Amino acid sequence: MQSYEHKEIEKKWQEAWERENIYKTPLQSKEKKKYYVLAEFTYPSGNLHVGHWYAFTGPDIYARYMRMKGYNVFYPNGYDAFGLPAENAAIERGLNPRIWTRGNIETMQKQFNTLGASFDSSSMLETCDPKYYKWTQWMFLKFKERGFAYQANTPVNWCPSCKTVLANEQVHQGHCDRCDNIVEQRAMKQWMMAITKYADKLYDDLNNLQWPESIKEAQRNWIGRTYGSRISFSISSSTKNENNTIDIFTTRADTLFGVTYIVLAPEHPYITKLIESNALENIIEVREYISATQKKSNLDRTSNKEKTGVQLKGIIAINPANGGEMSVWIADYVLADYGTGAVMAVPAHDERDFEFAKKYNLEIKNVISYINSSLDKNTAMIHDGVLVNSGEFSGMSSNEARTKITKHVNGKMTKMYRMRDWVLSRQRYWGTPIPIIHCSKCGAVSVPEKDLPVVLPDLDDFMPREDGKSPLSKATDWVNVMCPICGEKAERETDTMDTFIDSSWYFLRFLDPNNAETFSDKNIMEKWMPVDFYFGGAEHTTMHLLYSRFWHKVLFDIGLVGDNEPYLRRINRGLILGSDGNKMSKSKGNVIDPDEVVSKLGADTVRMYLAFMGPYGEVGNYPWDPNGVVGVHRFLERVWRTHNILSKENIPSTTKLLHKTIGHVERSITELKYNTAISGLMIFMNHIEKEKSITHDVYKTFLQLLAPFAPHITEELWRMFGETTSIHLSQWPVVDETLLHDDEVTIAVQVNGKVRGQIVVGVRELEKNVVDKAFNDVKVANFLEGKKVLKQIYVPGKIINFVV
RNA sequence: GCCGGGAUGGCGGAAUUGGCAGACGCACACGACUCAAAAUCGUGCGGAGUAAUCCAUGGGAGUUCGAUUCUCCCUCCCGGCACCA
Repeated sequence: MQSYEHKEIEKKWQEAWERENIYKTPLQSKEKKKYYVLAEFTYPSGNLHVGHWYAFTGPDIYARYMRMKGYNVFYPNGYDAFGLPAENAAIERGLNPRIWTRGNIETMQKQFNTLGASFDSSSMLETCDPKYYKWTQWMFLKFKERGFAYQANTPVNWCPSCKTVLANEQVHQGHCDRCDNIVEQRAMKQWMMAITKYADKLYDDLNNLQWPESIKEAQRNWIGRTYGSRISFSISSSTKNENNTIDIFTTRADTLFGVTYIVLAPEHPYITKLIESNALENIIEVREYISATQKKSNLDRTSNKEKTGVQLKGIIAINPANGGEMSVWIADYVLADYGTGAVMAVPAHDERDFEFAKKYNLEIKNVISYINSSLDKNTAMIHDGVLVNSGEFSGMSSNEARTKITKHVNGKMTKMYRMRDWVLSRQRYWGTPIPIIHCSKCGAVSVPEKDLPVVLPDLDDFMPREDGKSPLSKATDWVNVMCPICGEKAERETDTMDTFIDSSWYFLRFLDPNNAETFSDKNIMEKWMPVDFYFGGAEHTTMHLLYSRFWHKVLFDIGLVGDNEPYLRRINRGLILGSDGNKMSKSKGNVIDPDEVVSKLGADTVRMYLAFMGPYGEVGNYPWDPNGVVGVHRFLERVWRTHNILSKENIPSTTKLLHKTIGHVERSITELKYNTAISGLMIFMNHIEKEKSITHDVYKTFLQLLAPFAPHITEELWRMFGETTSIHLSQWPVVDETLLHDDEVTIAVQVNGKVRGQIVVGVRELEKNVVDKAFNDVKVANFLEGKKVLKQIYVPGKIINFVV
């Protein structure tokens, strides 16, 4: 018979599957239980690389397995087509981003076809398609109606290289997530999403999700919920008759008696008021400090931990606990946008306050004593203990005192979040236009629903600008419109949306990508949501994964979707590294081109190899081993050759191993241990080669087990046996439990916990007989000679241990 | 600093969750086939030792008849957060 011609076989079946439409999901069908497998959709960056193969074969194996298990599986694919990198790449090449993106999608679509993935191709969508972003805009307006989308003048992250603002999530250690440049702070009026309103829901509902603990924990860290107290300090001026209060947030209300000064962030709004009312004696000094702070980037501000500050001379604060008078300062170690932008300083029990107090010679008052002497002397100061010098609260534990003291000074127990609202405006061309018209009379007016979508105009010059204005502002024909309310001259909003908004709801549109009446059919969503299994990359943990949960929760509260969480199970895959163990990069010259390997060894081989490298669900990073791929290819060739040794006669040991293998492969797939599933298949194959015989039925069952991993070769062989429907639509084999039963079992014999021999015994053999047999084993006998057995432990089917 | 996850042969990784550590694959060595090479097949392959045997799952203690698995301490690596009050 002919040899394994992967090229021919793969092309043939890819075309046939498409023609026969075998992966089209009957979304309306009620016969089978639904299962929605989602892989993060693709950014059309140019070419499919190994990472794409890895990202899509993992979920594909799962989808194929679930389909064979009898589920109605939906596994869609599309393109996250708007965005900065595409725009940057287009600029570099002097192309319009639309053309650049179009070309990439076409190339990548062709490459996707070679992967042998079981996508439902009718679900295809692109976020840059007006048919899609019409609904992105529609949702934005719904969010705005309810106050979740709002405009605010706030300090924002500005990337001087990408020339746009960024959300906090898109800044890492002070650097732009896209281009790695240092991010500046600018005060700009921007559209924001009130994600902090959902902080508690986002935090608490994590408990209901089947997600790896590491992902949940990363989101909790990002949300950063802290419990504490909000306490008011009254402020008075020594010269003016000026009285006011400043609210602070603290987790350590128990240390209130130890507060010796108050610090405000330089941006605190009260300072402007003080300057205006001329209440300060050192206005010039204060102004200088504020402008010096403004010049610093956040990175400067946080990386230089040397404390600086200026006293607000002319005002004092009163400690509400004991009436003591204290100085008030501004210092840039206090952040304007966390808590209330003001802190009470307890230098005796806070390292930062301590440092500041030392530098400016401020009082340090100890109010906590530590019973736990095991604490390090240097860090003990910040721990809980027992109150001293705290009036009636002296002697109380920190924990108890926190609530009691807060109550005593009319404070409030409250919580704070590290997460900030999501800045969604982008001063870039290639994104969904924000559907707003600015009217000098009516303000920011929503574009009426009938006028949606606001189509992104074609521009010749879409270069980003230094001045913080969007390139769209140059499209004057497009910008100048009538106000939908008053009919006067007005201007369109020229910023576009963060692409993370586009991707916050795409999985809903997959279900109904061509609907012109609504963003997705309600009945279909009801049946298919939430997503059962979401596969993606770790980089989205505190970005897309958080944003889309927020988005979905709002849709749920508005009544547009029926679930408050979009994804039940989630997994972050690892990274495929170059052969040298480094991240693949052109500069290192260690990039593996999947197309090359596929043409040489075939898609089935590449898929199998990727699955075989290690467990899929853990963020393991696996180096690509060119020899390893060849090893997997060898295996497939052996599978192919096996059709030459078909026989009529069944070997009992083969049947038994087959059923063991069914169970093993099944368990491994559900646990995403594709590597052990494949090793099980290899073990079975090794057995067949040794026996040099296999029956049709056993071979076919084996092919079914292999089918999710190597869909083409298995289909070819399956049909060779006269099957007329696809192996991928066949029923997953059922384990015959009665065959798994062993009559005899090999158990280890231990002496003092060390293995000294092996014996074969009947499964239900009496302990007495097993002991006899063990004693008669020559090697064991050697170790028992002249010794007295004190105790014996017999675990049936596993082990017998003699303690001597 | 806080939180989460890790560490097993030359390499990727197995180990039914407390019961024979190193499955499966790669690499390597030897052998068969070949004029030769490749491919293929066979054998071996954690370390030491001729062997019996001993030592080995990052290091140290502990629990246990028995620990890669559980507990405590330490080292290192990866990831998240971080002047967040």
